[in-house]
Amino acid sequence: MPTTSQRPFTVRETPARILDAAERIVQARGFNAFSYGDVAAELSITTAALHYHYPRKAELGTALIRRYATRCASRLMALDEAADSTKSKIDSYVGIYVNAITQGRMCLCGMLAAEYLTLPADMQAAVRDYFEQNEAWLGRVLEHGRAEGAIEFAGSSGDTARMIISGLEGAMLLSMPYRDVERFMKVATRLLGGLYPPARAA
Amino acid sequence: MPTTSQRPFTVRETPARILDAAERIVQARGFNAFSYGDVAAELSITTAALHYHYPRKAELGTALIRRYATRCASRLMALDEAADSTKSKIDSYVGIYVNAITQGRMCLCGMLAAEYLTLPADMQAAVRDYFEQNEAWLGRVLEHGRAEGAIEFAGSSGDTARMIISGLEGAMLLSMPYRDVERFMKVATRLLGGLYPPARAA
DNA sequence: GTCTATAACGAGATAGAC
DNA sequence: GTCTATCTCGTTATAGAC
Repeated sequence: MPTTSQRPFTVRETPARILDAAERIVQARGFNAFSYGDVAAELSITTAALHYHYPRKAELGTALIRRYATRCASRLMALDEAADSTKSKIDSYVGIYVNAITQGRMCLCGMLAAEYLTLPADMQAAVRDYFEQNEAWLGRVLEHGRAEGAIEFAGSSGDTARMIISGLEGAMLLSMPYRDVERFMKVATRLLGGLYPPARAA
Repeated sequence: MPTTSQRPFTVRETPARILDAAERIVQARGFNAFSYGDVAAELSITTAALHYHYPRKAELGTALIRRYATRCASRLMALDEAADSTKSKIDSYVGIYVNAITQGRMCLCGMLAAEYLTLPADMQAAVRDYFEQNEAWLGRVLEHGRAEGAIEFAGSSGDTARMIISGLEGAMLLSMPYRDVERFMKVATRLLGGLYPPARAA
Protein backbone atom coordinates (compact mmCIF):
# COMPACT_ATOMS: atom_id res chain seq x y z
CA MET A 1 0.00 0.00 0.00
CA PRO A 2 1.11 3.61 -0.65
CA THR A 3 2.57 5.99 1.91
CA THR A 4 -0.37 6.49 4.24
CA SER A 5 -0.20 7.61 7.86
CA GLN A 6 0.77 5.36 10.74
CA ARG A 7 -1.65 2.78 12.26
CA PRO A 8 -3.34 1.96 8.94
CA PHE A 9 -5.31 -0.90 10.46
CA THR A 10 -6.52 0.83 13.59
CA VAL A 11 -8.33 3.71 11.97
CA ARG A 12 -11.71 2.07 11.83
CA GLU A 13 -11.37 0.45 15.24
CA THR A 14 -13.21 3.00 17.36
CA PRO A 15 -16.73 1.68 16.79
CA ALA A 16 -15.64 -1.77 17.90
CA ARG A 17 -13.93 -0.37 20.96
CA ILE A 18 -17.07 1.56 21.83
CA LEU A 19 -19.20 -1.55 21.52
CA ASP A 20 -16.72 -3.55 23.60
CA ALA A 21 -16.93 -1.10 26.48
CA ALA A 22 -20.67 -0.62 26.16
CA GLU A 23 -21.23 -4.35 26.08
CA ARG A 24 -19.39 -4.92 29.32
CA ILE A 25 -21.20 -2.10 31.07
CA VAL A 26 -24.66 -3.07 29.86
CA GLN A 27 -24.17 -6.73 30.74
CA ALA A 28 -23.18 -5.77 34.27
CA ARG A 29 -25.44 -2.81 34.95
CA GLY A 30 -28.16 -2.69 32.33
CA PHE A 31 -28.99 -0.36 29.48
CA ASN A 32 -30.83 2.18 31.63
CA ALA A 33 -27.99 2.50 34.12
CA PHE A 34 -25.53 2.95 31.29
CA SER A 35 -24.48 6.29 29.82
CA TYR A 36 -22.31 7.69 27.08
CA GLY A 37 -20.24 9.14 29.88
CA ASP A 38 -19.33 5.68 31.17
CA VAL A 39 -18.01 4.60 27.80
CA ALA A 40 -16.29 7.92 27.19
CA ALA A 41 -14.41 7.67 30.47
CA GLU A 42 -13.34 4.12 29.77
CA LEU A 43 -12.01 4.94 26.31
CA SER A 44 -10.55 8.33 27.33
CA ILE A 45 -12.60 10.01 24.68
CA THR A 46 -15.39 12.61 24.83
CA THR A 47 -19.08 11.86 24.57
CA ALA A 48 -19.19 14.06 21.47
CA ALA A 49 -16.89 11.60 19.74
CA LEU A 50 -19.22 8.76 20.65
CA HIS A 51 -22.11 10.59 19.06
CA TYR A 52 -20.13 10.78 15.84
CA HIS A 53 -20.13 6.97 15.66
CA TYR A 54 -23.53 6.31 17.25
CA PRO A 55 -25.65 9.49 17.08
CA ARG A 56 -28.37 8.19 19.39
CA LYS A 57 -28.28 5.83 22.31
CA ALA A 58 -30.89 3.63 20.66
CA GLU A 59 -28.59 3.13 17.66
CA LEU A 60 -25.71 2.18 19.87
CA GLY A 61 -27.98 -0.25 21.68
CA THR A 62 -29.23 -1.87 18.50
CA ALA A 63 -25.70 -2.22 17.11
CA LEU A 64 -24.71 -3.77 20.42
CA ILE A 65 -27.35 -6.47 20.28
CA ARG A 66 -26.82 -7.22 16.59
CA ARG A 67 -23.08 -7.68 17.04
CA TYR A 68 -23.68 -9.82 20.12
CA ALA A 69 -26.17 -12.02 18.28
CA THR A 70 -23.89 -12.36 15.27
CA ARG A 71 -20.92 -13.33 17.39
CA CYS A 72 -23.04 -15.82 19.27
CA ALA A 73 -24.30 -17.32 16.01
CA SER A 74 -20.71 -17.76 14.85
CA ARG A 75 -19.79 -19.60 18.00
CA LEU A 76 -22.76 -21.88 17.71
CA MET A 77 -21.97 -22.59 14.09
CA ALA A 78 -18.41 -23.39 15.07
CA LEU A 79 -19.74 -25.86 17.62
CA ASP A 80 -21.80 -27.49 14.91
CA GLU A 81 -18.86 -27.77 12.59
CA ALA A 82 -16.61 -29.22 15.27
CA ALA A 83 -19.02 -32.16 14.89
CA ASP A 84 -18.61 -33.05 18.53
CA SER A 85 -20.94 -35.13 20.63
CA THR A 86 -24.31 -33.74 21.68
CA LYS A 87 -23.14 -33.59 25.26
CA SER A 88 -20.03 -31.64 24.42
CA LYS A 89 -22.07 -29.17 22.36
CA ILE A 90 -24.43 -28.60 25.25
CA ASP A 91 -21.54 -28.30 27.68
CA SER A 92 -19.88 -25.73 25.44
CA TYR A 93 -23.14 -23.84 25.22
CA VAL A 94 -23.32 -23.69 29.01
CA GLY A 95 -19.70 -22.61 28.97
CA ILE A 96 -20.65 -19.43 27.15
CA TYR A 97 -22.89 -18.50 30.08
CA VAL A 98 -20.27 -19.48 32.64
CA ASN A 99 -17.77 -17.23 30.95
CA ALA A 100 -20.04 -14.20 31.37
CA ILE A 101 -20.82 -14.94 35.01
CA THR A 102 -17.15 -15.30 35.81
CA GLN A 103 -16.79 -11.70 34.76
CA GLY A 104 -19.75 -10.54 36.82
CA ARG A 105 -21.95 -10.11 33.78
CA MET A 106 -25.25 -11.47 32.59
CA CYS A 107 -26.09 -12.50 29.07
CA LEU A 108 -26.60 -9.20 27.23
CA CYS A 109 -30.06 -10.15 26.08
CA GLY A 110 -31.04 -11.60 29.44
CA MET A 111 -30.29 -8.23 30.94
CA LEU A 112 -32.20 -6.47 28.18
CA ALA A 113 -35.15 -8.81 28.61
CA ALA A 114 -35.63 -7.38 32.10
CA GLU A 115 -35.55 -3.85 30.70
CA TYR A 116 -37.56 -4.85 27.66
CA LEU A 117 -40.56 -2.59 28.22
CA THR A 118 -38.32 0.49 28.41
CA LEU A 119 -36.37 -0.22 25.22
CA PRO A 120 -36.87 1.41 21.81
CA ALA A 121 -38.62 -0.81 19.26
CA ASP A 122 -35.49 -1.63 17.26
CA MET A 123 -33.74 -2.94 20.34
CA GLN A 124 -36.78 -4.95 21.35
CA ALA A 125 -36.89 -6.65 17.97
CA ALA A 126 -33.17 -7.43 18.12
CA VAL A 127 -33.57 -9.00 21.56
CA ARG A 128 -36.35 -11.26 20.34
CA ASP A 129 -34.25 -12.27 17.33
CA TYR A 130 -31.44 -13.28 19.64
CA PHE A 131 -33.59 -15.60 21.70
CA GLU A 132 -35.23 -17.12 18.66
CA GLN A 133 -31.84 -17.83 17.16
CA ASN A 134 -30.69 -19.49 20.38
CA GLU A 135 -33.81 -21.56 20.75
CA ALA A 136 -33.57 -22.71 17.16
CA TRP A 137 -29.96 -23.79 17.55
CA LEU A 138 -30.43 -25.60 20.85
CA GLY A 139 -33.63 -27.16 19.56
CA ARG A 140 -31.74 -28.65 16.61
CA VAL A 141 -29.00 -29.98 18.86
CA LEU A 142 -31.56 -31.59 21.15
CA GLU A 143 -33.52 -33.06 18.26
CA HIS A 144 -30.42 -34.53 16.71
CA GLY A 145 -29.16 -35.81 20.05
CA ARG A 146 -32.41 -37.58 20.73
CA ALA A 147 -32.43 -39.18 17.29
CA GLU A 148 -28.92 -40.44 18.00
CA GLY A 149 -29.97 -41.79 21.37
CA ALA A 150 -27.42 -39.62 23.15
CA ILE A 151 -30.09 -37.84 25.19
CA GLU A 152 -33.74 -38.22 26.02
CA PHE A 153 -36.57 -35.86 26.84
CA ALA A 154 -40.34 -35.74 26.58
CA GLY A 155 -42.21 -33.44 24.21
CA SER A 156 -40.89 -31.19 21.50
CA SER A 157 -37.25 -30.21 21.14
CA GLY A 158 -38.32 -26.58 20.80
CA ASP A 159 -40.13 -26.54 24.12
CA THR A 160 -37.24 -28.32 25.78
CA ALA A 161 -34.76 -25.83 24.35
CA ARG A 162 -36.91 -23.01 25.66
CA MET A 163 -37.03 -24.58 29.09
CA ILE A 164 -33.27 -25.01 29.22
CA ILE A 165 -32.57 -21.48 28.04
CA SER A 166 -35.04 -20.09 30.57
CA GLY A 167 -33.33 -22.05 33.29
CA LEU A 168 -29.87 -20.91 32.29
CA GLU A 169 -30.94 -17.28 31.99
CA GLY A 170 -32.66 -17.49 35.37
CA ALA A 171 -29.65 -19.08 37.02
CA MET A 172 -27.57 -16.29 35.54
CA LEU A 173 -30.00 -13.67 36.83
CA LEU A 174 -29.88 -15.08 40.34
CA SER A 175 -26.12 -15.41 40.23
CA MET A 176 -25.80 -11.61 40.05
CA PRO A 177 -26.44 -11.04 43.76
CA TYR A 178 -23.97 -13.75 44.66
CA ARG A 179 -21.27 -13.60 42.01
CA ASP A 180 -20.92 -17.31 42.48
CA VAL A 181 -20.06 -19.49 39.50
CA GLU A 182 -20.43 -22.67 41.53
CA ARG A 183 -23.98 -21.72 42.31
CA PHE A 184 -24.71 -21.32 38.62
CA MET A 185 -23.01 -24.59 37.71
CA LYS A 186 -24.97 -26.56 40.26
CA VAL A 187 -28.25 -25.27 38.88
CA ALA A 188 -27.17 -25.79 35.27
CA THR A 189 -26.08 -29.35 35.95
CA ARG A 190 -29.40 -30.20 37.56
CA LEU A 191 -31.29 -28.49 34.78
CA LEU A 192 -29.54 -30.61 32.17
CA GLY A 193 -29.33 -33.74 34.27
CA GLY A 194 -32.71 -34.95 33.02
CA LEU A 195 -31.35 -35.24 29.48
CA TYR A 196 -28.94 -37.99 30.37
CA PRO A 197 -30.71 -41.19 31.37
CA PRO A 198 -29.14 -42.99 34.35
CA ALA A 199 -27.90 -46.12 32.54
CA ARG A 200 -31.04 -48.01 31.60
CA ALA A 201 -31.84 -51.63 32.41
CA ALA A 202 -28.57 -52.70 33.97
CA MET B 1 -64.01 8.13 68.60
CA PRO B 2 -64.52 11.90 69.01
CA THR B 3 -65.47 14.37 66.32
CA THR B 4 -62.50 14.18 63.99
CA SER B 5 -62.43 15.11 60.33
CA GLN B 6 -63.82 12.92 57.55
CA ARG B 7 -61.91 9.84 56.22
CA PRO B 8 -60.48 8.85 59.61
CA PHE B 9 -59.12 5.59 58.27
CA THR B 10 -57.50 6.87 55.10
CA VAL B 11 -55.16 9.36 56.66
CA ARG B 12 -52.16 7.07 56.91
CA GLU B 13 -52.79 5.43 53.56
CA THR B 14 -50.45 7.47 51.39
CA PRO B 15 -47.28 5.47 52.02
CA ALA B 16 -49.07 2.28 51.01
CA ARG B 17 -50.45 3.92 47.89
CA ILE B 18 -46.97 5.12 47.01
CA LEU B 19 -45.56 1.64 47.41
CA ASP B 20 -48.40 0.16 45.38
CA ALA B 21 -47.68 2.42 42.43
CA ALA B 22 -43.92 2.10 42.75
CA GLU B 23 -44.16 -1.66 42.93
CA ARG B 24 -46.10 -1.91 39.70
CA ILE B 25 -43.74 0.41 37.88
CA VAL B 26 -40.56 -1.25 39.12
CA GLN B 27 -41.82 -4.74 38.33
CA ALA B 28 -42.60 -3.67 34.79
CA ARG B 29 -39.75 -1.30 34.03
CA GLY B 30 -37.07 -1.69 36.66
CA PHE B 31 -35.76 0.51 39.45
CA ASN B 32 -33.43 2.52 37.24
CA ALA B 33 -36.13 3.37 34.73
CA PHE B 34 -38.43 4.41 37.55
CA SER B 35 -38.75 7.92 38.92
CA TYR B 36 -40.56 9.85 41.62
CA GLY B 37 -42.29 11.62 38.78
CA ASP B 38 -43.90 8.39 37.58
CA VAL B 39 -45.42 7.70 40.96
CA ALA B 40 -46.40 11.32 41.48
CA ALA B 41 -48.28 11.38 38.18
CA GLU B 42 -50.08 8.16 38.97
CA LEU B 43 -51.21 9.35 42.41
CA SER B 44 -51.91 12.93 41.29
CA ILE B 45 -49.54 14.21 43.90
CA THR B 46 -46.27 16.16 43.68
CA THR B 47 -42.84 14.66 43.99
CA ALA B 48 -42.25 16.87 47.01
CA ALA B 49 -45.03 15.03 48.81
CA LEU B 50 -43.34 11.73 47.99
CA HIS B 51 -40.12 12.95 49.54
CA TYR B 52 -42.02 13.64 52.74
CA HIS B 53 -42.82 9.93 53.03
CA TYR B 54 -39.64 8.54 51.49
CA PRO B 55 -36.89 11.17 51.57
CA ARG B 56 -34.52 9.26 49.32
CA LYS B 57 -35.12 6.90 46.46
CA ALA B 58 -33.03 4.23 48.18
CA GLU B 59 -35.36 4.31 51.17
CA LEU B 60 -38.40 3.93 48.97
CA GLY B 61 -36.69 1.04 47.25
CA THR B 62 -35.80 -0.72 50.47
CA ALA B 63 -39.32 -0.30 51.86
CA LEU B 64 -40.64 -1.68 48.58
CA ILE B 65 -38.63 -4.88 48.80
CA ARG B 66 -39.28 -5.39 52.51
CA ARG B 67 -43.03 -5.08 52.07
CA TYR B 68 -42.92 -7.36 49.05
CA ALA B 69 -40.94 -9.99 50.94
CA THR B 70 -43.23 -9.77 53.96
CA ARG B 71 -46.35 -10.14 51.86
CA CYS B 72 -44.80 -13.06 50.04
CA ALA B 73 -43.88 -14.72 53.34
CA SER B 74 -47.47 -14.36 54.53
CA ARG B 75 -48.78 -16.02 51.40
CA LEU B 76 -46.36 -18.89 51.76
CA MET B 77 -47.27 -19.32 55.42
CA ALA B 78 -50.91 -19.38 54.44
CA LEU B 79 -50.14 -22.13 51.96
CA ASP B 80 -48.45 -24.10 54.73
CA GLU B 81 -51.38 -23.69 57.03
CA ALA B 82 -53.88 -24.70 54.39
CA ALA B 83 -52.14 -28.06 54.86
CA ASP B 84 -52.76 -28.96 51.24
CA SER B 85 -50.90 -31.54 49.20
CA THR B 86 -47.34 -30.92 48.12
CA LYS B 87 -48.46 -30.63 44.53
CA SER B 88 -51.07 -28.04 45.32
CA LYS B 89 -48.56 -26.00 47.31
CA ILE B 90 -46.15 -26.02 44.41
CA ASP B 91 -48.91 -25.18 41.97
CA SER B 92 -49.99 -22.26 44.14
CA TYR B 93 -46.41 -21.10 44.30
CA VAL B 94 -46.21 -21.09 40.52
CA GLY B 95 -49.54 -19.28 40.51
CA ILE B 96 -47.93 -16.31 42.24
CA TYR B 97 -45.56 -15.96 39.30
CA VAL B 98 -48.32 -16.43 36.76
CA ASN B 99 -50.28 -13.65 38.37
CA ALA B 100 -47.44 -11.18 37.89
CA ILE B 101 -46.83 -12.18 34.28
CA THR B 102 -50.51 -11.77 33.47
CA GLN B 103 -50.10 -8.13 34.41
CA GLY B 104 -46.96 -7.69 32.34
CA ARG B 105 -44.70 -7.65 35.37
CA MET B 106 -41.76 -9.65 36.60
CA CYS B 107 -41.15 -10.74 40.17
CA LEU B 108 -39.96 -7.57 41.91
CA CYS B 109 -36.76 -9.19 43.11
CA GLY B 110 -36.12 -10.92 39.81
CA MET B 111 -36.15 -7.50 38.19
CA LEU B 112 -33.90 -6.10 40.91
CA ALA B 113 -31.52 -9.03 40.56
CA ALA B 114 -30.76 -7.83 37.04
CA GLU B 115 -30.08 -4.32 38.33
CA TYR B 116 -28.32 -5.65 41.41
CA LEU B 117 -24.92 -4.09 40.80
CA THR B 118 -26.44 -0.62 40.52
CA LEU B 119 -28.49 -0.81 43.73
CA PRO B 120 -27.65 0.77 47.08
CA ALA B 121 -26.40 -1.69 49.71
CA ASP B 122 -29.64 -1.79 51.71
CA MET B 123 -31.63 -2.78 48.67
CA GLN B 124 -29.07 -5.42 47.72
CA ALA B 125 -29.32 -7.01 51.14
CA ALA B 126 -33.12 -6.98 51.01
CA VAL B 127 -33.07 -8.69 47.61
CA ARG B 128 -30.83 -11.46 48.91
CA ASP B 129 -33.09 -11.92 51.94
CA TYR B 130 -36.06 -12.37 49.65
CA PHE B 131 -34.44 -15.15 47.65
CA GLU B 132 -33.15 -16.90 50.73
CA GLN B 133 -36.62 -16.84 52.24
CA ASN B 134 -38.10 -18.30 49.05
CA GLU B 135 -35.48 -21.00 48.75
CA ALA B 136 -35.94 -21.96 52.37
CA TRP B 137 -39.70 -22.28 52.01
CA LEU B 138 -39.63 -24.23 48.75
CA GLY B 139 -36.83 -26.40 50.09
CA ARG B 140 -38.97 -27.37 53.07
CA VAL B 141 -41.95 -28.14 50.85
CA LEU B 142 -39.78 -30.32 48.61
CA GLU B 143 -38.17 -32.10 51.53
CA HIS B 144 -41.52 -32.84 53.12
CA GLY B 145 -43.02 -33.91 49.82
CA ARG B 146 -40.20 -36.35 49.20
CA ALA B 147 -40.50 -37.81 52.68
CA GLU B 148 -44.21 -38.33 51.99
CA GLY B 149 -43.47 -39.97 48.66
CA ALA B 150 -45.52 -37.36 46.82
CA ILE B 151 -42.56 -36.22 44.75
CA GLU B 152 -39.07 -37.38 43.92
CA PHE B 153 -35.80 -35.72 43.05
CA ALA B 154 -32.09 -36.38 43.32
CA GLY B 155 -29.78 -34.46 45.63
CA SER B 156 -30.59 -31.91 48.29
CA SER B 157 -33.93 -30.18 48.59
CA GLY B 158 -32.12 -26.84 48.84
CA ASP B 159 -30.35 -27.29 45.53
CA THR B 160 -33.56 -28.46 43.90
CA ALA B 161 -35.45 -25.47 45.26
CA ARG B 162 -32.78 -23.19 43.89
CA MET B 163 -32.99 -24.85 40.49
CA ILE B 164 -36.76 -24.47 40.37
CA ILE B 165 -36.70 -20.85 41.45
CA SER B 166 -34.00 -20.09 38.90
CA GLY B 167 -36.09 -21.72 36.22
CA LEU B 168 -39.24 -19.85 37.17
CA GLU B 169 -37.43 -16.52 37.38
CA GLY B 170 -35.81 -17.18 34.03
CA ALA B 171 -39.08 -18.14 32.41
CA MET B 172 -40.52 -14.93 33.80
CA LEU B 173 -37.60 -12.93 32.45
CA LEU B 174 -38.03 -14.37 28.98
CA SER B 175 -41.77 -13.88 29.10
CA MET B 176 -41.27 -10.11 29.17
CA PRO B 177 -40.54 -9.79 25.43
CA TYR B 178 -43.53 -11.95 24.61
CA ARG B 179 -46.13 -11.15 27.28
CA ASP B 180 -47.26 -14.71 26.89
CA VAL B 181 -48.54 -16.58 29.91
CA GLU B 182 -48.85 -19.82 27.96
CA ARG B 183 -45.18 -19.67 27.17
CA PHE B 184 -44.39 -19.33 30.84
CA MET B 185 -46.72 -22.13 31.86
CA LYS B 186 -45.22 -24.54 29.36
CA VAL B 187 -41.74 -23.94 30.71
CA ALA B 188 -42.90 -24.12 34.33
CA THR B 189 -44.72 -27.39 33.74
CA ARG B 190 -41.66 -28.94 32.16
CA LEU B 191 -39.44 -27.62 34.90
CA LEU B 192 -41.59 -29.24 37.57
CA GLY B 193 -42.45 -32.31 35.55
CA GLY B 194 -39.43 -34.18 36.84
CA LEU B 195 -40.78 -34.06 40.38
CA TYR B 196 -43.72 -36.27 39.55
CA PRO B 197 -42.67 -39.79 38.61
CA PRO B 198 -44.58 -41.25 35.65
CA ALA B 199 -46.51 -43.99 37.48
CA ARG B 200 -43.88 -46.49 38.51
CA ALA B 201 -43.90 -50.20 37.84
CA ALA B 202 -47.30 -50.57 36.28
C1' DG C 1 -12.51 11.69 13.86
C1' DT C 2 -12.00 14.15 17.93
C1' DC C 3 -12.30 18.26 20.51
C1' DT C 4 -14.65 22.41 23.37
C1' DA C 5 -18.73 24.45 24.45
C1' DT C 6 -23.30 24.49 25.25
C1' DA C 7 -28.10 23.57 24.81
C1' DA C 8 -32.14 21.14 26.66
C1' DC C 9 -34.11 18.18 29.60
C1' DG C 10 -35.22 15.10 33.47
C1' DA C 11 -34.21 13.48 37.98
C1' DG C 12 -33.37 13.51 42.95
C1' DA C 13 -33.67 16.48 46.53
C1' DT C 14 -34.66 20.70 49.73
C1' DA C 15 -36.92 25.15 51.69
C1' DG C 16 -40.63 27.20 53.24
C1' DA C 17 -45.66 28.58 52.72
C1' DC C 18 -50.20 26.75 53.56
C1' DG D 1 -49.23 16.22 54.52
C1' DT D 2 -49.17 18.60 50.45
C1' DC D 3 -48.03 22.47 47.76
C1' DT D 4 -44.90 25.92 44.81
C1' DA D 5 -40.49 27.12 43.80
C1' DT D 6 -35.91 26.24 43.25
C1' DC D 7 -31.33 24.02 43.17
C1' DT D 8 -27.98 20.85 41.41
C1' DC D 9 -26.50 17.37 38.82
C1' DG D 10 -26.17 13.87 35.20
C1' DT D 11 -27.47 12.70 30.63
C1' DT D 12 -28.50 12.94 25.75
C1' DA D 13 -27.59 15.54 21.99
C1' DT D 14 -25.87 19.34 18.74
C1' DA D 15 -22.74 23.15 16.65
C1' DG D 16 -18.67 24.34 15.05
C1' DA D 17 -13.43 24.59 15.48
C1' DC D 18 -9.30 21.80 14.66
